[in-house]
Amino acid sequence: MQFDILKHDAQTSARAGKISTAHGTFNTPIFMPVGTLGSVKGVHQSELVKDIDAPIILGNTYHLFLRPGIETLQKAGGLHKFIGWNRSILTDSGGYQVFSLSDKRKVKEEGVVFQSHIDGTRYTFTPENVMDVQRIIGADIMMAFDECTPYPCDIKYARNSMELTHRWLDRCVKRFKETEPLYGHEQSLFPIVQGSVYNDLRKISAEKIAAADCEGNAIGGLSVGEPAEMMYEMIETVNNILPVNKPRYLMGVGMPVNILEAIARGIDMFDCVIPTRNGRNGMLFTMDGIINIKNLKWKEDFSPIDEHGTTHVDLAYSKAYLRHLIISTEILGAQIATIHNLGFYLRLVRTAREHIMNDSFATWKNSMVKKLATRL
RNA sequence: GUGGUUGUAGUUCAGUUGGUUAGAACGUCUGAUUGUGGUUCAGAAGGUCGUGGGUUCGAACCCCAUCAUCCACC
Repeated sequence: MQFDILKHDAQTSARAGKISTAHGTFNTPIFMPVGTLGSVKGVHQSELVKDIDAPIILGNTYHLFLRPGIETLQKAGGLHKFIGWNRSILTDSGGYQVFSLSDKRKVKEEGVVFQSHIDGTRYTFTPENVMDVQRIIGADIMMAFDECTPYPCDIKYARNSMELTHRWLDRCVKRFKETEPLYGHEQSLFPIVQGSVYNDLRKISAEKIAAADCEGNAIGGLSVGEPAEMMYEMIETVNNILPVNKPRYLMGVGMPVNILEAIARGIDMFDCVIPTRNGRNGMLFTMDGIINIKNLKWKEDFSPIDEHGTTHVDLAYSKAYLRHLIISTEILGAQIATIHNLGFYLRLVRTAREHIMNDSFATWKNSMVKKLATRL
């Protein structure tokens, strides 16, 4: 993997860059649509390319491990071939799922014992086997196995958890170096900063993660319920320590406003379920603000979904029709809303990048922050 | 026409021997949702208890009439 910074913003810590993987080159900052099970829910791969122009999507180790399973993925020749996607893929390690889905999980030094949410079968994830699974998936970017602490979380728990994540990182790196890609293309490993909302812990963690000297770095354990200001403070603390010349990935973020604020603080990569999951439930994002398409006020609004939108659904269908589809839980409603929202998110980061390149990012961001949070 | 059944929220239904402000589910309306279980959670609005009388301190509940409904029989 290659990362080049083309431009540093003069007034903020924002940067415009370029990442190259074995499956293509793309600009940063970037938003990566979430495709947990090898599918961005409701969106064809062709639409991701033509309409949304997403150069990289996420897969999830936990979910893919349970279904279809590593044997099938290996026989398929990896996830790219399995799903017909020749652009980049990043896989989350499953640390977050173990924290969010499994109430009966047991975190031990060796790894995590958890039960499948599908059939209750007991499995153990270790740093080693999570690396092995991501080798089999064949993601361009693999994530280290971490423990994502909840919020609130007392400092003692946060410290112990962070230290465990650090020990797991050493094991991840070791396994990563001992193993080879299976399908002839290069793979990278990103470690993850933890430390909850404690500046002291975040500093320690960022130093540990920087010292691992991987090709890119991630910040985890945020956007789990803490106030946004606290999240921004943690990003600043961490980004003061993480190397400038490597991509920084803020995991699980967020609302459009969060993304702009994080870009201003030096983040290059994002993923989040909001444009997809909230889209399926009627939340639409526009440059003028947020629409809850289920609201009665749109019932007879026959104007286009987004007259400034760039995807084919934006002008093709009316708000009233989309409202009808979402309220009736028609599959097409979820598809249209998702395509619109992902189109918006990718356009948002592309526009942010243009402003970084043109030295107009700070003023543009400040004007957008108010607009984007408006409820229409 | 005769005998019976059932009428309670937009819909389907609870509602104790008559006892404070008549409940639920779904639907509707409003929020929430941040490294995805095609969700989930929270809140709100909405009823002259078919109608009119009567009994009673007090009626969705008991009595009479009437209207509607469905069933059976002529």
